[in-house]
Amino acid sequence: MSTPLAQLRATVERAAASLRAGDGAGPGAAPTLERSKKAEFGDYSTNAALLLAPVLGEPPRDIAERLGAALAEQLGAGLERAEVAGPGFLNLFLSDAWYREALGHVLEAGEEYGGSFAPRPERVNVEFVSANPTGPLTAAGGRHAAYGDSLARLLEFAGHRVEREYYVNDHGSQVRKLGESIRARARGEEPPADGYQGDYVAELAAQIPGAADRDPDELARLGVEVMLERIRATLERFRVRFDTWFSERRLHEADPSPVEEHYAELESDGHVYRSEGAVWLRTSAFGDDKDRVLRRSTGEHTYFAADVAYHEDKRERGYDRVIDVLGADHHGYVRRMQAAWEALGGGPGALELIIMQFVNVIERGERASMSKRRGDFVTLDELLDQIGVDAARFFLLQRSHDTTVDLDLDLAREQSAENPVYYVQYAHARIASIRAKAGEERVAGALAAPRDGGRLEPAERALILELLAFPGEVEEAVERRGPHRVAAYALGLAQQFTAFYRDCRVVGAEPEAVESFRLALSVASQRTIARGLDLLGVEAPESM
RNA sequence: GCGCCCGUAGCUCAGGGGAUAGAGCGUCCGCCUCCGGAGCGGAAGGUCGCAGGUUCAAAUCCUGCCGGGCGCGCCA
Repeated sequence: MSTPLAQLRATVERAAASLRAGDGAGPGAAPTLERSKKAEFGDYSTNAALLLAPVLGEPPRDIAERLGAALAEQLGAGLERAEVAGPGFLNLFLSDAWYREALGHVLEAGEEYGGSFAPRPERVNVEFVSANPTGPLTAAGGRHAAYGDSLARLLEFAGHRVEREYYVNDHGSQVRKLGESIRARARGEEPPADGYQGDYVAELAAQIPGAADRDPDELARLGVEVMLERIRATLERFRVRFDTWFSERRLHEADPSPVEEHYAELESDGHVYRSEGAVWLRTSAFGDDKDRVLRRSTGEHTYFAADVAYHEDKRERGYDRVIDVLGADHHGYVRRMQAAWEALGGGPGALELIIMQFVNVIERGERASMSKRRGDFVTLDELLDQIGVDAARFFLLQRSHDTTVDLDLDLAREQSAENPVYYVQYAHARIASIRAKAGEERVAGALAAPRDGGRLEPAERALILELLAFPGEVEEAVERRGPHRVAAYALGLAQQFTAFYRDCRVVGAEPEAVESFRLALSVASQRTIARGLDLLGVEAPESM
């Protein structure tokens, strides 16, 4: 569905193209159409003339002048006037009629406003969190959970089919260490030096009958089971639900195991060779710095071998796109995984690895260690106990995934009441209250009423402009894999609504057409706020 | 040494070729006859790490430095 802004953009591009008919040059850069920063610069401005100047060999301001005339013709009553400014910008002043019609488009789109824009819907797998089940989820895990889930929501809203997946590292030395640590605790001993020191290990030991005399591998399995259940419960509480929990162990079971099977396949393709007693994958043929070992000379598979098999499994499942959300400590892994993916025959662009930067938890002015082994970390559950799901999700999603964030627990506690999320929710609840006051009959009437009438107030125009920006913001958020843009947008929209509420009486405004218009505008705002919050996994309450 | 991310207001961070660089929190000064004060208005606060370069135009792109985080295993 074409949005009002998309239509305006298309009109500008058409007008620009009409100025250069037959010059034979390529299309060149698309002109910008952005909201003007100042009222005196109009509603939107475009740099089209600046871009055309070198092509046409004329002064940009002259071109802007002609562009303005062309636009006046195409937009008719929608355009109040166009002004040439600065080096050759064209500032567009749109009429109230244009605004009213634009709001009409927003309302027509209804709940789905801003969505379903993907030109080609894809089947997408998003793998995230995937924290080792050797301890509870930490605050950092929370960031991954919030990010991955919100990204999935965005992709779904765009029109894709998304599966959320958690890769369970329930195999290997870390898991074994958990087993050993449990047994040590059960026997009243200290865990091994490189084992897990956290209090939860002792709890596990107490929970498992006869732990002192059990085999570490068995204890590991039981411990992982309990931890996974806890992780699942925490994620559930955080409103994150996975479609698939993929067990690494599965890749090592049976004979031949999936791991072995897959590199037998790779070997027949010539991507695998033996050297120094080890089995190597020729990742260097696909852009990696060096080849990587799949099976050590000791006969054991590397972690990487399991990951290759895991990705082969994903590839066989036939997704159009596979996204892995990884921690910053795995960025060295990106290239080799991409290389392996291509060796497996995956499309070069189909695997996407997103690196999340760290969360530093600050407590009492000091950076808290987040070492899972030492058991010295802040759990996601603790964070949720202290600030709640909405505040935590909003806080963690406000920052771009590629910037390290400092989470000051004391500040978070203090500011949980000042968290911007409540401001946004408050605006939503306030609109619910306005609707209740007006009565749903009048609201329904307002949505059906023709949107004409007198001059629009500046706050009304500003709010409509904000609403019109939503589809572009969402699209940008999807393209850049940046849910934080949605958080920023939601806050801005709530602010614009609040300014409108301050300046414009809604219920009881005279004449009736004005009330009706403002009710409709309020409904559009409420829906858009609700959608923004939903994309972040945050609730949109009717009252608070 | 090499690679990735970051350096923007007191703090936490947006902005990633366009005009006078923004938000939240904090600070200061005002505002409750009015649809929800979890609010509103105003103010102070910036050499966008530094230096070059590209461009009509650079916080944004390129190069080099400085500072911080994280990687660079036949570990996971």
